[in-house]
Amino acid sequence: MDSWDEIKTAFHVARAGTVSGAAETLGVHHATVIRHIDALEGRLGVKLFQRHARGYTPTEAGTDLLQVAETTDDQFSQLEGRIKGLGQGVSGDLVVTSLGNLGGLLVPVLAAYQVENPDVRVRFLTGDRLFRLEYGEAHVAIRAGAMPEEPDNVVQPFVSQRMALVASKTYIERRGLPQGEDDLINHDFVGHDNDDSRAPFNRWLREFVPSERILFRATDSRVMREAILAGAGIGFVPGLDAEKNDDLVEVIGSKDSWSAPLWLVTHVDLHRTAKVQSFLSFLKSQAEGWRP
Amino acid sequence: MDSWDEIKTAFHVARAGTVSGAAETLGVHHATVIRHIDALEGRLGVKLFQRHARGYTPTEAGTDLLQVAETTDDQFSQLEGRIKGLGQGVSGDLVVTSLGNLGGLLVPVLAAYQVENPDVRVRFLTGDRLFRLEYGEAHVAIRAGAMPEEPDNVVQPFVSQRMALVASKTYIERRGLPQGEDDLINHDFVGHDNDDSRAPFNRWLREFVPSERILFRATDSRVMREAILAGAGIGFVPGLDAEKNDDLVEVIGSKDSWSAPLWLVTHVDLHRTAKVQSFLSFLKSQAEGWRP
DNA sequence: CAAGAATTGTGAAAATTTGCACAGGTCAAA
DNA sequence: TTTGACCTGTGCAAATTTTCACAATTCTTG
Repeated sequence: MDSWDEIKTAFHVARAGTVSGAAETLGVHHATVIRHIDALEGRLGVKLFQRHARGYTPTEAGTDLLQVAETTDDQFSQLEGRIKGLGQGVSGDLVVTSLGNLGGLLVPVLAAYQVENPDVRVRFLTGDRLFRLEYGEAHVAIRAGAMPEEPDNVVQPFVSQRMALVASKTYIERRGLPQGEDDLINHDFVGHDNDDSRAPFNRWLREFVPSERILFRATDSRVMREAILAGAGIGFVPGLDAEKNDDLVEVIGSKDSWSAPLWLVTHVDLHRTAKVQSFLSFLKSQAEGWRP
Repeated sequence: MDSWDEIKTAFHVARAGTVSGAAETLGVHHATVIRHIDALEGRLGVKLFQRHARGYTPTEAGTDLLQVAETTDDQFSQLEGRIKGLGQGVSGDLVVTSLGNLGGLLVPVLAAYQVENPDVRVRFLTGDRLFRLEYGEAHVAIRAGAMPEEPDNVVQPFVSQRMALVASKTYIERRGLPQGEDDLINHDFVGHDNDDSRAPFNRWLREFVPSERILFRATDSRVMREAILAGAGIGFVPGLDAEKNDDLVEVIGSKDSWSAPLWLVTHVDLHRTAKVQSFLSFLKSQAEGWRP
């Protein structure tokens, strides 16, 4: 059964009863239809139709083929409907991925989006490893830091996440509140273990604070946040975390240079789909209320 | 869903995971596969696969297509098996047609054939009108008289049916047995109503017997046979009928020139099929015992 | 009975599809 | 790091397919 198109042709011939009729509904020349049938019969070694001047009447094999092809035609048109609907409507899975520390920011938005679009199932994938868009692991990724420049990905700027330099109340009770920027070098810090981190606030930290004063180091931002809450030292948390958590006190005012830009990244193949577009626009509209 | 071949290509890509792999199993160049996918996606307006350097990963639409095409592929290969089996094996309907008067000759053969091939259902169509092979109404026709010369039909000689000139015993009691050929003109005859009949025994009858002496005329041979049995006159019946029926007496010996040749006719499209061939050879083997 | 409409069938030209060669990329292992 | 294997993607030539034009036949209809 090499050529499905020939089966399709035979199907239309069996339904129409004539080569000419099938050719018309198929939108091809009748000679094409004849040759398709001849080729199919030749390959099968069985006559599918009985030829006469009034048209083609299917043999037993022909009627058998007719029935099979009929259901196939049905299934294909249903498939087409589903696929086209899939492209336009918003349903199925929506897979969003980001680094774990952005969860607090995104989860409320994702939940709200799911409520507005009950047909979608939201899957929010966070983890140490970067989920890769090019393998179809996610529809949308929210990335932080330098603008991603992978090919095949369409990148657009999102919000800038304000970073706050905070300490817990227990730390402040123990060590006191720093008196201005210059006093910072006398304090203990919680920071990223990787000295190469290119996040702007990490660079600032490396510049203003001696490496020896970063006494608690971690690679996971949530771990760092827990360490700060536990009073291990002063460190950076996202602005929203600082505002929500009464136990965290901003030791000095936020600087614009700390803020890490966030990026919305989608794979070029999926970027134009209605589902992705709908989510992106929802995300942006929600984000407008974030800048205080 | 214009092109079923493109769906087939997409199906193999989804299963193989790579364009190259699909191209190899399909036996085409990988460029062809790429273009098929591009065309299909373009027509659907939806991405079926996510392209990356390691291959093609199906999207939601792609996996949907994969499932549908998988069942289609199954059904087509099953169909292929059925059709090829149909061509080789002997099953299904075997439709045989002839004029009604040959029924007595053929029915025992057909019954024996059915017993030998339990998978076939024998349909013996007789009637006034000629069932036509070119419309697929029958697989095999047994024709009498002049060699049929319709195009697209393959004709082969069968047996020659001996014709007997008979009268019933009641007729002989009433009118006596004719004394040789010359005495025939003094008797009554049962004959065909159509003076143009080209059957050899009818021509002989027209030649030796004045038209006025054919007192009972009919168009159906079975009617004529009944008339002869009822004593209406002398007439022709098939040789086997004369032998089997004790009430019929041959008034003069059979002449070879009376015998009507029988022809086996099949449509050229069906002639080579195993079913038709099997029936034809069976028919011929049975017929060898017919010539006494 | 004859004319007309509809059908199948076939050789040659046109158009489309396919194959080829090569470029460019990614990944894994040496 | 470099090499090799394997993948996708694209311009161009070759091959196949489709179309066109016409012939031949059959059935219908006036």
